[in-house]
Amino acid sequence: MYIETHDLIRSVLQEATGEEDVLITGGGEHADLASTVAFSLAKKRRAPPAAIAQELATGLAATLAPRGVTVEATGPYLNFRFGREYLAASIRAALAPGYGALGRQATRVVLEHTSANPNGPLHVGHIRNSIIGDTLARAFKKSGYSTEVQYYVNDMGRQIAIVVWGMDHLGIAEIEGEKPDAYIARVYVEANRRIEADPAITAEVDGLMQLVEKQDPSTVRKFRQVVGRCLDGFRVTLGELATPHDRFVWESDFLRIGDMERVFSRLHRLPQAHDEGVFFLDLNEFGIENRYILRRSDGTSVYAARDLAYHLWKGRNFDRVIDVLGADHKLIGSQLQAALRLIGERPPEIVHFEFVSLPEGSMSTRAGKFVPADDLIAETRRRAFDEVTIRRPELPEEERHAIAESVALAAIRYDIVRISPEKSTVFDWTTALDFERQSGPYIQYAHARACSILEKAGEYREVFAAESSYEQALVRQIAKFPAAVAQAVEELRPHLIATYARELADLFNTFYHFEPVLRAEGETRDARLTLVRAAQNTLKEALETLGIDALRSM
RNA sequence: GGGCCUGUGGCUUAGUCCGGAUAGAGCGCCGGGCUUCUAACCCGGAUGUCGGGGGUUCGAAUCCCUCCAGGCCCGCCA
Repeated sequence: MYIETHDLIRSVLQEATGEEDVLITGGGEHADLASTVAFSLAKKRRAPPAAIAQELATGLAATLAPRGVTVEATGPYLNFRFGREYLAASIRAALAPGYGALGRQATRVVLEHTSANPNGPLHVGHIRNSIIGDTLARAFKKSGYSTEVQYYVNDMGRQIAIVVWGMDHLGIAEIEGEKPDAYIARVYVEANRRIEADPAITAEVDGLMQLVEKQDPSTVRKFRQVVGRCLDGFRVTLGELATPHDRFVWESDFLRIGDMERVFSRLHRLPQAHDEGVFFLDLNEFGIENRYILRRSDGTSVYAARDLAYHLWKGRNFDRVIDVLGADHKLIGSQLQAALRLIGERPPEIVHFEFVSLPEGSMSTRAGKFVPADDLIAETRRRAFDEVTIRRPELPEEERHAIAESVALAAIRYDIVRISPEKSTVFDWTTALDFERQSGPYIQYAHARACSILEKAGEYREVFAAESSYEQALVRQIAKFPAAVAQAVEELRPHLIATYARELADLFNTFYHFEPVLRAEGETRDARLTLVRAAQNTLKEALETLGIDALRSM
């Protein structure tokens, strides 16, 4: 109801003022929505803003009253307040399964996230990518977009060649029960150490890269095998984080099927192309001074070349191409966009997020300096299990474990998604393991409380009304859920959903504290139960959009 | 050196794109609340030069300029 009412007010204001932008803002404590259009009209009409506001309020009252909206001028501000009809309709809407959905969209979306190099396990920096990307994908799906989520597998880069070299020369054995990606990391770290000690090894690594480029079958097999093993490890981690991919796209495929060569031939025709043994694009006209190198002087292609082919393929099959990339990829991202523009292709929309570092400095797979996501998950689950055991000792162990897994997932995902992507962060065990206010478990808890009430209530008659200020505040927040999802999708900012869900939980908890539901009687009891049901459904939908289990009991 | 991002109470952070009515939370601190629908909760209190300075505007955390501090990038790596 919020979106509809907002649009209604905008259009009547536009009609009444003749202004395109009618300066609608949130009303804060004063109103549900407000407009400061009187200020901008004051200049044009040479009249005091308060008088203009008063005149507009009087004129609009008759139109808005039948829709349950009251309008009032407070000084120069126009305040719109939504009445009983709005509250009732909002409660009713929030009861529907899938509440928050915005209807089918024709646009097909492909969203790439994570795409970490398969040379070691995913760490707490990588999963910021996964969680931002996955939450965005969920928001797109909720908004009605058909959305495919892809992982772009780097299976022929230098890092992989180094791992393959290590496999061939170091004889490092896999430890019993070790995750394959952790094993790969040990090989990678040791191989890098050897290279540092003996630079001659670099030539051997180069040799491997040339063989892959030439599609030498046994070398290709080695690369694929190493990458496949690492990916098996990634799939476990990504599964535990509930950040699934619909498709893993291997970059070497673009070389094998000839797409990359086709890109090269298109690029060669550009005036910005230079082939001086090394092939590169001059992107100065885009404000990029560095040469955008696509082929090395030894004839091997660079990652960027395969990436261009990949994006061309995505552009052919989807209407919107969205990439989630770390801030360290900003330059390469704009180079990619610029190159695609040069050949007349649609560049991807890129969502960048800033770095996650450790208190002792930035993470590095090569140096073996990182907190693996698997460690974070294991430790958070341990802590969650202890919590559950303290609170619900009567539950069977298996059930406590199941709850702990969901709580741990909630804590991790929420802790990461709540921060705006453009903020760099320092990983902190204390806040990651906090299950209280402004956490995922806190929101799950509000949902579980609502479920508990509904379970005990038995049959009741649906009554759509909100009387007290606590009830009304809760309904007003519930009503905004579809707008929150729409805004997150519009601005590609998933943390808006995190903020929304937390505020919803806050308002539900306050309502819960002050307004008895089961002990109320008659119409009041029915109305509160209906409201609890609406809140529960909205919390559930919001949690699921965040990729968090909406537990019925915890 | 150049480019991008960030700077909001002791700590973490929303709000900044799209300027408006006393800057909103959490942690921590102080004080309250469990024979009452799950206390992973709720209520109250203290804590703010919105990095500094200039400017635009009736009005600036928000826009412009400048300076300072931190992060990231500037590879024939990804």
